Amino acid sequence: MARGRATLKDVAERVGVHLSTVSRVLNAKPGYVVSEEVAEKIRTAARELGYKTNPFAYSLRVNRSFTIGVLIPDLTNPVFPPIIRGIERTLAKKGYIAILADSDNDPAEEERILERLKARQTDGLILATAHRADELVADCLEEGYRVVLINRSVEAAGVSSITNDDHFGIAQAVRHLASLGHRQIAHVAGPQAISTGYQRYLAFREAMQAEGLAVDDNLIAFCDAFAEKEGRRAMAQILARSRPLSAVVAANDLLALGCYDAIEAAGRRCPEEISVTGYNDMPFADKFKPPLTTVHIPLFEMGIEAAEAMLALLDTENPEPRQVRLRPELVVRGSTARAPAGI
Amino acid sequence: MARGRATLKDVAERVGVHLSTVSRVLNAKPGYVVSEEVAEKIRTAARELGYKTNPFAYSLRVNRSFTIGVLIPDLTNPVFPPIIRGIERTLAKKGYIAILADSDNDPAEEERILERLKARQTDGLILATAHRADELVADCLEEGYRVVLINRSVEAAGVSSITNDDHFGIAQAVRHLASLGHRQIAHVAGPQAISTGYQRYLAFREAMQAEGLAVDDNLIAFCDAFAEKEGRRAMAQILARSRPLSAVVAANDLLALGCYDAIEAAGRRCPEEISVTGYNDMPFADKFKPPLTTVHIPLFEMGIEAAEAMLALLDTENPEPRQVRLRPELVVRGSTARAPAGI
DNA sequence: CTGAAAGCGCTAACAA
DNA sequence: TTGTTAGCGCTTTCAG
Repeated sequence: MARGRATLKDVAERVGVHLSTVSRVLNAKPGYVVSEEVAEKIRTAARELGYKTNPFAYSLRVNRSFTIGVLIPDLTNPVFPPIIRGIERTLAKKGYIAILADSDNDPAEEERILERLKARQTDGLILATAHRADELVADCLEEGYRVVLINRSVEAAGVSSITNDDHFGIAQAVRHLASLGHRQIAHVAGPQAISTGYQRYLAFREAMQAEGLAVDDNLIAFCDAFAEKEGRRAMAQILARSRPLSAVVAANDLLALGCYDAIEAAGRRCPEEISVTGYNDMPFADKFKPPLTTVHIPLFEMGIEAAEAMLALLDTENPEPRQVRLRPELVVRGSTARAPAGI
Repeated sequence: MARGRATLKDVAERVGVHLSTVSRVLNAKPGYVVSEEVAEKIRTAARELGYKTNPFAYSLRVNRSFTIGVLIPDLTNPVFPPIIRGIERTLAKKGYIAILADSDNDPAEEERILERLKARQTDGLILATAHRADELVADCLEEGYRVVLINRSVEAAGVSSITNDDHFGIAQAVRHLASLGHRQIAHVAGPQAISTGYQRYLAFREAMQAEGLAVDDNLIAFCDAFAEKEGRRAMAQILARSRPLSAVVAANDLLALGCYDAIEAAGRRCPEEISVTGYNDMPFADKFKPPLTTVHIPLFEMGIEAAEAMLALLDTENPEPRQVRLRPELVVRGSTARAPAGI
C-alpha cells in the first residue's frame, strides 16, 4: 500500500492535456493521431512519473483480470514444474499471469480452489486435474469460462485439451518388454476415473494382445492415485498373488517408483528379476536406482501448447476447442532387462 | 467474461434496502446491528443471486490486491514445490493468493518478473531468489513492499527471512564423514553470491577445522548455479586435479547429483570409493542411485513460516521483521560409507 | 483531434 | 440504524 503511484490524472496535469488524451496515447489507440509532439511529451511525462496503469481500475473497467487459473493435482510430482514453466512463459508474453493452485489430489480441495479462482475472476482455467466424467469441468464450461485441459481429457467432447498419445506410449513399452522376452507382464494401473489411468489400462490390454501375449487379470492392480505409496501397495498386492511375472508396466513414474519399493521389499531385484517401465519421464527419472525406462512426454511443450490454446480461446468470442495430442517416445534405461530364463 | 454476476445493487434491489446496508451486512461490520430479520433476508438474497464481491472494485477501493508474489529461482528443483505448497495453503486461509513466478536462475528474468509482480500491485513479495547483496531486495524494501526471504538471506539486516542453520547442517555432514574415517574431504560449493552457497562454504571450512582436518583448496570447486550440470563440472574439475580424496560434501542435492555423474564418468564408484553428501533432502533423494545422504530441512514448514511471516507483516503498519532459523538434520543413506583403506 | 462526463462495483465518511 | 454520496483509476461514448 502506501505505494501510491502516478495516475493518468497526474500525467495529464503534468503535460497540460486532458486525461483521456493521455489514456489514448498510452494505449496507442488505433487510428488515433495526436500531434507527435504532444504524444512524445505524454510518453516522457509518463516515464518520468513512473506511470503504471492501475490493474484494479483497468480490470474493473474492462472486466478482465488477465489472469489464468492453473489447477494442478500435485505440485510435488516433478512432471508438473516443467509444464507450469511452459504455461507461465507463454502466458507472460501476452501480459497474462498464471495463478497456480495445487489440490493435492483432493477433489474437495479442488472444488474449493476452483471457487476461489472463479471468485478472483480468472479469465480462464487450465486444469490438470480433470476426471473422466468431471462435473467440475462441465460446470466451468457452462458458466462460460474458457478451459483447457492438460494431460488429461474428459469424456464429454468440446473441451480444449493437450494430451499425449497414451495408447502409442504404452504400446511402445509393452513391445519393448516383449522384445526382451517377457511374457508374464503385470500392469500397475492408475486411477480409472482419470483419463490417463483409464487409457493406459486399455492400451495395456490392447498392446498385450497385439504382441500375442495373454493378459492375466491377476497381474493387474489398480491404484487410487498417481502416488508412489499407491504404486507400492498395488505392486505388493500383485506380488502377493504369487503368479509368475518378469515385468511390470506402471501407469506413471511415481507408480513405478512404488513398484521399486515393493519389489525390493519382496526380496526381488529390478531389473534382474523384474523389469519395470514408467510413464512421463519425469525429471530425475534417469537418476533413480535403477534408472527408469519410461515413456517420455514433452512436458515443457505441453505447457506451451496449453497456454497457446488458452490464448486462442481468449482471443475469440466463440472459441473453437483445440485438441492437441503429442506423441510420446519410449526411453530405455536401466530398469528393464532381458527376461530371466525359466519363467 | 460474459460471466456477469450479481452486484451489491442487485441484492439491494431484491431485498428493498439500500446497497450500503447490504455491504455492511455482508461484510459483518463490527458494532453494526441490523434487525436480524433484514440481515437474514439480505444473506439469502445474496446466496440466491450468487453474489460474490467483485475483486477489482474491492481492490480498487481498498488499494490492496490480497495477492502475494512468490519468486522462485527454479521451479524444477524439487525443494520448491513443498515450500510453495506450504505458502499457498497458509496464505489461502487468510484470503490471499500466491502468484508464482520462476526466474530460472536468471537475474535479468528475475528483474522482469519483479516488475510484473509490482505492476500487478502485489501486497507483498516472498523471494527465494535473493543474492547476498541484492539490490532488487533493497529496492523492494525501499518502495515499501513487504518482503520475506525464504531459504536465503541478504547481508543487509532488517528483512524477514526463513532460513535453516547452514552451519549446523554442514557441521553434521562433515562430522558424519569424519566419523566414517574420511580425512580428504572435498567441497563442491554453491554460488558464493548466494547466502546458502556462501554460508555452507564457510561452514565447511569451520567444520573441517573443528574435526581437526586440513582443508585443501585443491579439493574445493565453486559452482555458478545450484544445478546438476554445475555440480558435475565442479566435481570433474576436482577429480582432474588428481588429489587423493574419499568424500565430497556438495552444497545441495542437485550439486550432489552432478557429483554422482562426474564420479561415474571418472570411473570411480560412490560410495565405495567416494562418499557424497548433499543438502536439502529434496523429494526423491532417497530414490537415487545410490540413495543420497543429505541434510534434511523442513521444506513444507518453511513455506508455512514464510507465509505466516508475510501475513504478520501485512497486519501491521510498521512491521517488525521476523527472522526464523530452522534446524536441519542429517539423514544418512547410501551415498556415504567408510573411507577406503590406504588413502 | 480533444475535452467532458459517465460509470465499472465497491467502501466509507457523512447525514439524517 | 440507515441512506446518500463521493471517489478509487480507468476506458469509452458523446460532444465539441
